[in-house]
Amino acid sequence: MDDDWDLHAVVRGCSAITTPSSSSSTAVRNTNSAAAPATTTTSCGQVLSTSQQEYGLYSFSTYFQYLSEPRRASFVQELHDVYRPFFPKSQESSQIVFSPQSLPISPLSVLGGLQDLPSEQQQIMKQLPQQTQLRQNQQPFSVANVSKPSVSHNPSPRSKRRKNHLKRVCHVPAENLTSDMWSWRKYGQKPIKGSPYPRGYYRCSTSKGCMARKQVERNRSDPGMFIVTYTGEHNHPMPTHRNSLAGSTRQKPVEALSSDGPNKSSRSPEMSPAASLSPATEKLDSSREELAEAEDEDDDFSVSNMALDDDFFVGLEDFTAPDAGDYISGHFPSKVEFPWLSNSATTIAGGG
DNA sequence: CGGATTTGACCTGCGC
DNA sequence: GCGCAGGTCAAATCCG
Repeated sequence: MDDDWDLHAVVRGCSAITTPSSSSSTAVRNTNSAAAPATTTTSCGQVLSTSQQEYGLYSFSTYFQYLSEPRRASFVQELHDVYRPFFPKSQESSQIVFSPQSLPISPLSVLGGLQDLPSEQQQIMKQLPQQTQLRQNQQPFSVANVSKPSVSHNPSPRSKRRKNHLKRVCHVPAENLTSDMWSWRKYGQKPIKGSPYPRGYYRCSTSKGCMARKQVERNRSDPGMFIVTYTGEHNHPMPTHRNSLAGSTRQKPVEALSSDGPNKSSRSPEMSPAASLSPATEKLDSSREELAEAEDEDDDFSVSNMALDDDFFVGLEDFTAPDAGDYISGHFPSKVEFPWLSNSATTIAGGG
């Protein structure tokens, strides 16, 4: 795994998707046309997708340096858009919130670096702390303030199958299927009507009670792309090491996916359970993401209403250690560890 | 031996 | 109500 995470790679990921999208690219969900010009709408999701997979840890100064680049301001909006499903309901309509309480770095501290930006970019960036101040009482990422909705999980998941389940669909190039910090266990495969490729069904194997599921299917119009559909949500932190629980996970090359469906004469799984994007990745990959269902519908499975048990929050605290205390108290460490990135960093650090 | 994968059967939602 | 298609289960099997 490439461990030379840097801004170049971020830009690299960005530039890669500024080119005309391939035929396989799905309609970009652009709900922020006003804040995000169409020319940059697709950029940030891909940027984060790439960086998240390759680089576990951001230097926050680097991160904001990136944000300070021309045309990057829309990133903030996009980031918010991506994470909106994970905000408490009351904040879904809000803009991205960078509050001193919610981020381990003051937005003000980066504005000094905006002097070289075009005035409009400075203006955009300077709006951040203003929005921040308006929402200082809203701490979307503050563990302490995240409300824990009443548990409404149906004990029998089959009872409401295919009904009002929030699905998150992302299109993933084959090469991106190889990094997933979650461990998945395949529990089924079905041929799909109209598609020459079967669909694999995976569930999270990290935690027994985890409701996270994903479906992986090759894009019929572009075999180089995979359609990964995530359903449910992890109720546990990301495993410390990839497939930590699945010590004997069989990882097969993605190319093993037969175009004529499952190979029944020999054991050749069409794809590795680990060979897919993590939901965390997918959350960031807004450029390829579509919400299969309107988030504001009466959805008993909406993420924002997900029951988050104590383990979940414990896990979050683990992710931010050892700076978690500073994180919460409003002090600003030199680095920020995104929960969805930290595991990758761990993997890198551990030589995983 | 424990965990992952395969795969046919079964169940359920949805459209007609 | 019926049939189809999708989603899940679970036994068998494989693999490290």
